[in-house]
Amino acid sequence: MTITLLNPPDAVMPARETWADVMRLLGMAPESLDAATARVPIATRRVRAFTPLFVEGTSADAVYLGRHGAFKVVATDCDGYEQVLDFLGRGDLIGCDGLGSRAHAGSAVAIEDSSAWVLPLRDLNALRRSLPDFDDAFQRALSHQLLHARDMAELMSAVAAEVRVARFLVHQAARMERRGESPRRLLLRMSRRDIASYLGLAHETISRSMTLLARWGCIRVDNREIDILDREALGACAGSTRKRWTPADDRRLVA
Amino acid sequence: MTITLLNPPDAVMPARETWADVMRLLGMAPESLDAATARVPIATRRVRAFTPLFVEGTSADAVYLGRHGAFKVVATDCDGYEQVLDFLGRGDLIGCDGLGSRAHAGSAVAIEDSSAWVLPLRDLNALRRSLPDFDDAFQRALSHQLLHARDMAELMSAVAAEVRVARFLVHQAARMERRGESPRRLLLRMSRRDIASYLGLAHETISRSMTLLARWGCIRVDNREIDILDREALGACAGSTRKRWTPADDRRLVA
DNA sequence: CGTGATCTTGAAGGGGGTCAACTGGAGTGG
DNA sequence: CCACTCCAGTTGACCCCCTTCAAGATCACG
Repeated sequence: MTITLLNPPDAVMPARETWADVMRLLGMAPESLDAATARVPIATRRVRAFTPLFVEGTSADAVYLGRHGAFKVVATDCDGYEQVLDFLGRGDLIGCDGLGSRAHAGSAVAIEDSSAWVLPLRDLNALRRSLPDFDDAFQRALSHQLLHARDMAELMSAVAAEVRVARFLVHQAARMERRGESPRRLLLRMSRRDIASYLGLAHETISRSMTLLARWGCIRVDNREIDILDREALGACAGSTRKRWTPADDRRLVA
Repeated sequence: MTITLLNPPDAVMPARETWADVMRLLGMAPESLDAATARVPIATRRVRAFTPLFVEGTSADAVYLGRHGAFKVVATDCDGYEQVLDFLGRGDLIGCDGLGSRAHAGSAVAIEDSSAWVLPLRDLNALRRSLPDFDDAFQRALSHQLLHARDMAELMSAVAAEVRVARFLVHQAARMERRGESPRRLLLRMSRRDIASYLGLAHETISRSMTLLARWGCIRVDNREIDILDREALGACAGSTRKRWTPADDRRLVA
């Protein structure tokens, strides 16, 4: 049984892009790959909103690279509770946890109409062994994932709810900037519920924290559109690990 | 400046062990390596209790493999708060986050007199390229680290303090078992403070949760010696993500 | 045996979970 | 176009659990 059977409407598209595009997105110098392999076409999976790219427990014979849209990685607990582990987008590797065990430890679900490139493990390993530069780039991407896990730990280390939300927004903004888009205007693709699960808070608390940050003048909230008005202040709030940060503290620091 | 300068008493010892030992610990079949490389000696770093194996921000030109003792990985926040990211021991890879950026994102500190094998990146990459089996094993180890990050997220997803502590103990027991030791009797190497930082709780709460788990008959606590008396009950408590678990619930399930 | 660190236990206060009600927008069908 | 439903988001009220502060108990080390 192939994954396609699980997702009838999501076709594996004939490829227009090649491995060269993948490598560029992974931060590899384009001149270091030979023209032959660069032109090898690569498959694209289109995934409709709220349908899975892959599901927890299935065998992992490929990793994916976000092409457009957005995904969330979720792990379903033994008692059915769904925990959001990560939000991923264009240029992000998806499904790396299955590299070793050959089974996905979480599900990747599109949170809007999306697509991802399919990197079959067989091809991936072959390329890694024939192109040392690609091997390096992929290794770098993997360790970047490890760093991201560290970021998440940092996120959870903050006890105050607004601090977690502030850090989440800062991370999202940084991700936007890395992608070349404006870091001032965020368009969140995920629901408050997903953010809540990701941050380990109640979804009502996400709302409250956002209005609080808005009242402090850090951001402007309009549903899923977030304007970052005062990046300094937002960063200051995100920085305080333990004690609660308030605008009053900020004024005291300035004075 | 070498790392040795930072740690005068910790010498880089002449090697008695070889890469063969490392590979065995990484789960690689011993027959798949040729006799020549297997005998290449490997350096060992001895680290006294409470001294760092490496510190945050320094350049990472090697990863380490726990040989004996125990380490904690900590990240120091911008406001000086120290967050424990992980506890590592024999057979665990330490410092993988530096693989890509070539700089350590956290410090590794020995929490008792310990030692680790030094795997220079140069040698590591050379071996990976000449021995595909080693490459696979290392890749597996890396993705195992990613899985561990997922575990940590699972840890934090539980809101109730006893649940977090229960999960922590279950994880520790599983790790003991994987290492071939008894999973019933834990000898925690880290302080309550470190556990608290790791779990995102106050250290007093760790104490309280442990006595609570002991009162429920799940464990017996004697300072850092933990006996797991009722693995079922401990697992049941660790399983409940949201709602609070009490022995009463258990009895209802049994009845 | 003394001293400091670690661990435990108690009391008080607050922050966030939970429950509930309201608003607003999207989709549907009349 | 409107009535209706459903779901996402917001806000309010209440209460419990965890943090914080404080003190006592125990352990490690000299």
